[in-house]
This record gives sequence, structure tokens and C-alpha cells, in this order.
Amino acid sequence: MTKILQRNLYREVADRIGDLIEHGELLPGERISEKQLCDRFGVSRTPLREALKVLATEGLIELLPNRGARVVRLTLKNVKDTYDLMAALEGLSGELACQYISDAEIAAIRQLHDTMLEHYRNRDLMPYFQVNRQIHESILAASNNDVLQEMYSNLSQRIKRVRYSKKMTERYWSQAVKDHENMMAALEKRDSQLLGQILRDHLCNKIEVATLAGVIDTEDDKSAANS
Amino acid sequence: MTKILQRNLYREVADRIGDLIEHGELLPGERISEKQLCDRFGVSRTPLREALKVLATEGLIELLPNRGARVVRLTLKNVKDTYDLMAALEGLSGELACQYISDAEIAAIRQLHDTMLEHYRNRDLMPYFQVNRQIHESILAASNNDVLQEMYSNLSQRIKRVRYSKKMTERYWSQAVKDHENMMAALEKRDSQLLGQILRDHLCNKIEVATLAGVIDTEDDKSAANS
DNA sequence: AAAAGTAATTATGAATTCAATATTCCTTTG
DNA sequence: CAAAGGAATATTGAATTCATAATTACTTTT
Repeated sequence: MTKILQRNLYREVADRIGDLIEHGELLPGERISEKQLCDRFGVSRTPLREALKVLATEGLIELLPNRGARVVRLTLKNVKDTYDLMAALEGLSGELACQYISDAEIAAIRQLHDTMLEHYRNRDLMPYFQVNRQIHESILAASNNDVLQEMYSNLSQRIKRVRYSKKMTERYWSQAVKDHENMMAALEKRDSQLLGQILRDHLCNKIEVATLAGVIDTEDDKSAANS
Repeated sequence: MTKILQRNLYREVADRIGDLIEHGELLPGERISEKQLCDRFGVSRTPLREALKVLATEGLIELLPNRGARVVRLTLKNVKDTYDLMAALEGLSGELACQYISDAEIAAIRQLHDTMLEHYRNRDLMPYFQVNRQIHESILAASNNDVLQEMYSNLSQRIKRVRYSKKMTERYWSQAVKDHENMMAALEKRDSQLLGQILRDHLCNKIEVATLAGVIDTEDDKSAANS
């Protein structure tokens, strides 16, 4: 069943602006000029403004009445809140996955898991992260809960721009791998409660937040961000 | 019906359309006529179409390219998925609340709790539900996590139109009250793990889903819904 | 020179207009 | 009479235009 992907102009524009934010071409707190983006994308203001409203709903930008739009300025608390939420969603995905996942899907995740261990042994950080991500996505997909997946995806979008390849300390890395060993065991036993618990406690996200402390604003103030 | 002549027109219109959906004036699967709503609200198509796009992002309606918008048709699975998610979010709210809640806030919730028990003893269903809701909202507010609250609010919006005063069986009702006794105890001990667990397992939502089975479509098909 | 007030400019909010796609209704044909 | 085809109509998608609020630049005053 291939999903119908609707390609409206406004959705296209919204995605493009999302990319600009993710890649840092539009900076946090930066005022977004409608005219400038219209020229850049070659569209009129109508679909562009629709895109801005959608992006505001998705939490990537904020609209100030009569004063335009600006990229949301992520605070440390904001990112921490988001990660707490994502951890809870991952926990739920684990619980549900245990109920619905097929033997074949478990086998596929076991494959990924073993591959990840190989990358860990070789200390190949990037491939490790990539496979790690695939594992979590596979569990999420197996949860059989569309609403959950939609919400997780939205949260993921919001913080994409501050996710980066952090330098794992050996200690945290080995702990993360141990977590994954336990996850794999719980999944193969289909122990939903246990898998849920492990995923909620999985410290991967917590490390990221700690590392981010140096990267983004620590203040929570909403005061004007001048361009 | 008062016409709209206000600021943030698109947001106002979106809320009004949300109300129409909630109160059943716009039915699931029903085609939404732009012109009709424009006349009704006394606005042009521009803010109305912006509102439609926002509502689609919020999951209340769906847009079919070149074929207009329609109210999302909630399936039993869809509602169940949403409730599963909300239960997980409530669990997280409980965990976090234990960390951040003040003694005064706990006392206030204790007050609500006792009031609720009184309503239970008198079998006053409506007041019981109302106070029950306040308790859950208070815990959510105490979680100190804005992203969580925003997301919970969105999910709540989506299923508002199928929430109704269901007839509780005595058995389920007494169990729900017992759950609340345990919640209150866990909160007063600030036992975050326990409170989280109780809230996740709290069967209030599960009853609702069971009851809803007779009200909404059981089929999951996406086939055309004619007006 | 600094501050305040005001005109000029620019940007945003919303309505209207133009273009493309879908739907309806009527005619035609087997 | 049913089905197919096509013109007429209605609806949606997007650009443009008009109105209003905000910003800037400039003048005036102290």
C-alpha cells in the first residue's frame, strides 16, 4: 500500500523552509522575510504564508501578529522537554511493538543490532549512529500506531537542527550498547513492560541534552531576538 | 451567529471550524465547502484556506489535492491509538509532576480528590467527570513540560467529538476510584515511577474506547466517504 | 547632539482576480 | 434505456491587488 503523497505548493514550500531551518540557513530568532523567500522559491505570497502558518503549528517557527515570523529559538529546557517526551513515546512504541511485531521483523532488528555491535567494536561512530537510528525506527514502525509515529516524527523535526554527532565518552557508549542488549532480549521475549521501561530509561537522549548545554541558549527568556 | 472581525483571522476561523466539528455540525467524512464557510463567517477565502491547512496539520481535517477538505473520519483504531498515546503522556506527566510539584499544589489536588470521592459516593456522574478531569489537568500542569502539554492538548482536541458521558458500570467505576486512591498516595510520596505506572495503566481511557466501539466506524478503510 | 514627532517606506493581513482542475448535467450513441 | 462523451458550471490553487499596521528616515525642537 503506497501512501498518497500530496504535493501542494504550500507543503512543498513548508518542507523547503524546514530544510533551511534544519541546515542553519535560517537562524533561531531570525526574522523571516516573506518577500525574500517568495523570490527564492519563485512562488507568490499566498502559498508561502500558508506554509508559514503550518510551520508555526508544527512548532518550527512562531508568528507575531503584524510583525512577521521568526524561527523558534530553542532553549535548553525546550530541548530537554522534547527529549523527555520522545523517550516516553519510544517507551510506548516498545510496549506496542512487543504485541504486534512479527518474527521476521524481530529477526531484521536482530540483524541491525548485530551490525551495530560490529560498528561499536570498531568504534565507527557515524555508522553506529545510523544503524542505531534504524533500530529505533523499526521498533516505532512495529508499534502499529500511526498517531504515535506522526507525533514522534513532529518532535524529531523540531530538534533536528540541534542534533549532531556528539562525542560519546567510552563510558556512556558502553552503557548505551548494554541498554540495546537488554532491549533486544526484551523484544525477543516480547516482554512489553520491560522493553517499554528500557526505552524510557535509555540514556541516549539524556547524553545528547547534556552535550547540547554548550550549544544553545541556557536562558529561557522570551525577550526579543534582534536580527 | 456573530461575524468575525478580529485579529489573527485564520486562527479564529480555525477555532470556529474546530467547534463545528466538535459539536457535530460538520460530520466525519463530510466535504467542507470553502464558499459556504466563507459566507458563514463573513471572511474571504484567504484566511479560511489558511485555517484549513492548520486544521489539517492538527489532524482534524484532511486535504485532498484539488478536491477540497473533509472532516477526518475517526476509526476505532484511530481513537484507540490516540488514547494509548495519551495514556503514555499522562504517565510522563505524573513522573515529571512528582519532581516539580509543590506541597501547595499537592494539597490542591488532594482537595479535588476528596471532592471527587464525594461525587462518587453520591454517584453524581457529571460532577465526578468534571473533577476527575481537573485532577488530570493539574498533574499535567505540574509536569512543567510545555511541549508535553501542547501535544496532549492537540490529541485531546482530535477526539473531543467522540468523547461523551458514558455509562460507567459500577465495577469499572470503583476500579477507577481505586486507581485514583493509588495515584494520590504516589503523588503525596512523590514516587514518580509509581505514579507514572499508575497513570499509564489507569483504565479510564480503555473503558471509553470499549464504549465507543458502538459509536464509530470499526472499519479502517480509507475509501471515499460520500457526503 | 539627543530626543521626539512626523512623513515616507516597507511589510503584513486580507480580499479579489485569474487559472487550472473537478464536477455536473446534458446530449449522443449503442 | 444505459453508458459514454463533452460542454457548462462550480470549486479549488495560486497570483495579484488593496488596506492597514509597523518600521525607517527625516525633520524639528530643545
